[in-house]
Amino acid sequence: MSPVFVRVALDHPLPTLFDYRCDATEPPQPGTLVSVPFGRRQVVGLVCEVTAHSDVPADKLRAVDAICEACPPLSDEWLALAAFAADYYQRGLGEVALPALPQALRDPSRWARLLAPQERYSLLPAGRAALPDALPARASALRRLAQALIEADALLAADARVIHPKAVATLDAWQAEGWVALEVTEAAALGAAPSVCDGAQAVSPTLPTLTDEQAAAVEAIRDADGFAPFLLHGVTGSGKTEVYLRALAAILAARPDAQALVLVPEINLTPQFEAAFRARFAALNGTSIVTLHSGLAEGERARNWFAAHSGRARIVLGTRLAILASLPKLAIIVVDEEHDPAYKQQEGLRYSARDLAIWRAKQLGLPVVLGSATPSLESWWQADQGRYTRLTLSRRAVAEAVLPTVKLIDLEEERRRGRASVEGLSGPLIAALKTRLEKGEQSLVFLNRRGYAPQLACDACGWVAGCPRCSAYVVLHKPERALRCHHCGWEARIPRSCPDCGNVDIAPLGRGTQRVEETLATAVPGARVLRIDADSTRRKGSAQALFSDVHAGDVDILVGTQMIAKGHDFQRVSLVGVLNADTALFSHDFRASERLFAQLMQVSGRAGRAGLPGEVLVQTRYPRHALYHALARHDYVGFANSTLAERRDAHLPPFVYQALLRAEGRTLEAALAFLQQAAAALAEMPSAGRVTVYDAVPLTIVKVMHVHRAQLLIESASRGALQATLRAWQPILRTLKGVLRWNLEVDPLDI
DNA sequence: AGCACGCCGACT
DNA sequence: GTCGGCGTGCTC
Repeated sequence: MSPVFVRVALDHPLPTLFDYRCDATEPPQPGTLVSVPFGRRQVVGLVCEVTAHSDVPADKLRAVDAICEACPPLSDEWLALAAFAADYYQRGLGEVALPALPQALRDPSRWARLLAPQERYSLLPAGRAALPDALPARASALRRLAQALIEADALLAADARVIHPKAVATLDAWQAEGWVALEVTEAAALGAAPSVCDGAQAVSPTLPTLTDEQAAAVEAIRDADGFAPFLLHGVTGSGKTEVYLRALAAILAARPDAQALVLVPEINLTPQFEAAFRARFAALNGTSIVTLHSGLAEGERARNWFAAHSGRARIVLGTRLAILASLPKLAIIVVDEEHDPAYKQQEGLRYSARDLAIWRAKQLGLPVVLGSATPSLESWWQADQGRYTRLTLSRRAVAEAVLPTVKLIDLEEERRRGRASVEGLSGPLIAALKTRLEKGEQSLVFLNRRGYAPQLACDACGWVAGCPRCSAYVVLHKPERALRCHHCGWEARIPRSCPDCGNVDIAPLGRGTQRVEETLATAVPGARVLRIDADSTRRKGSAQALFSDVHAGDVDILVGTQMIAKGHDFQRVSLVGVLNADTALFSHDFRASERLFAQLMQVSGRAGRAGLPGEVLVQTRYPRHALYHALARHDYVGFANSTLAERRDAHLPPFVYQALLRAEGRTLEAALAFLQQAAAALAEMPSAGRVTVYDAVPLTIVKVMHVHRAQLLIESASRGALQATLRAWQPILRTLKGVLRWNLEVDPLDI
């Protein structure tokens, strides 16, 4: 019998495959996971090819140690997706493929357990009554175990062991007490039924009546043949979700094994979205829905991944990482809020889940729906070109809901007329907030800056509190009585006096959400003010609790960052105030205004959802700015067209393709020197004529955690030329010396 | 990326 | 005399 070799991708920066001998009687298929020795370590690799010979010298070849039985081979389509992503984003195949798999698959010692039946302890009523109090107060591990059990109602033995190594003995004792019941369920890799819809009790499927536009959109998606990209442009409240639900229902009903992938930017912020899917599909036919996002516990994520990989899950609802899930029967992809920057991964493999969704749909010949009230200019341009089919929902679906009135409050004018403002809140805004309070309606105040004040400064000498590790000011956080660096997390107590000159009059400069919260409490007497931002929701699940206070009506004014703009339909909100939006108008980042417009449109959409007349008040120094005018007219199309025209004139995306080479070094000089060498090498390359290389420049925040950062922008009117150049450039970059880290980013969002 | 080897400064 | 700093080189 001739020897068999496998070519294996490893999670490793070298873009090559590694050859191994395979002595197993039955050689693995491509797409199989194997455990192989690599240097001094044992690692998991993905078999990409099975061949009869290898170019690697026989004395270097080592043998595959084990083949993963728990995971049936990944399909050729999935391998092609990973290969495309690796190629496009200039990474090794293994660096793309392996991190996309559940953690347990990447550790051979855990493979066996994936196939073993799982022991599941569920809490019985007697246990619920007795448990927390029956334990000694100081038995903290036992208490944690009980807590986990009470919260989740049930606990897998494997998960319990993570809490405490001897947890299973304890659970067995509790079983003897009659507090918990033990059941044996299917293995994670086999069948542990993906949590079928919680909404099993969901009542009659009274479906809302579709508007003409919705019906037309559903029909177009349902009847699509082959690769069919749709741009579903619908104002907030126009019922995009209903279009997704109907289109999915039609496609899933047509083929009993078909799977759907639905991407959302941030699953924790869109519980209503998830609930809508669960309720609808439970009511229809008990379709199994699983979620995939980074907030899931590792075990649950693995179970859900297997449910997708095996085809048991009919609908996968997830964040950007779900675009790399294995979905053998994929039939439609939906990308909700497709413009959201969260679809772009900002570390490691810097992929765009939206762009990969398009590729995946094209590869498989499927419909893909990109939905947004404010599509990305990239997608809008594709639709202009006729490459995507535009579907428009121009009216709010709930008949009595009308678009809110947008008014601009001219801060210069207010000042000139000597009208009173309190800590940055103008008179008209405060008056409007008071009116809503009197009427028992709710208000949102949107401000994209967390903390109390972005700077702490000395009046006497001009000192400003800065981070010792970063080239950035530190933000004053009043509740925590701390200065905090938003770039590296560094924290310090608030100094009593200026460390430079000793002056005690050091004062916060500018405003963040905490300061606005404080101001509102006095400026609008009697109002119950709640702040929601990354700080107030740091604890897991606390965002949910805070939002439900708003829904319950226990809050009059909600202050927050863009978090409050997403996902939640607040029925009693009739006023939205926008503070401090101007900074984005004149940013060096050419995408800042696009993002601002999207955010303001989104937050404006929170006003007046349930028949209350909505009003949006934007405080600005530039009331004549075109962006605000477009906002006031709810005119996305006008904004998009004029911004696209500017982009075309300025040779910016989507009219050119860009990539960034970033370097990090101990000194800025080292980083810049590396980039200059890199640029010189690029100029020597044959393709140099088709790409433009800009000067190496320091990043806006040059230093983070004592590391200095600089970047080099490369662009081309041809995506192919840019790709080819990057591919040829990388081996040269690897030969450049210098103790520093670098990475390439294709299609960067922030420049 | 890991994880070795390797060759120079401050410690028992 | 060693412990350990991180420079550089390799991994089928």
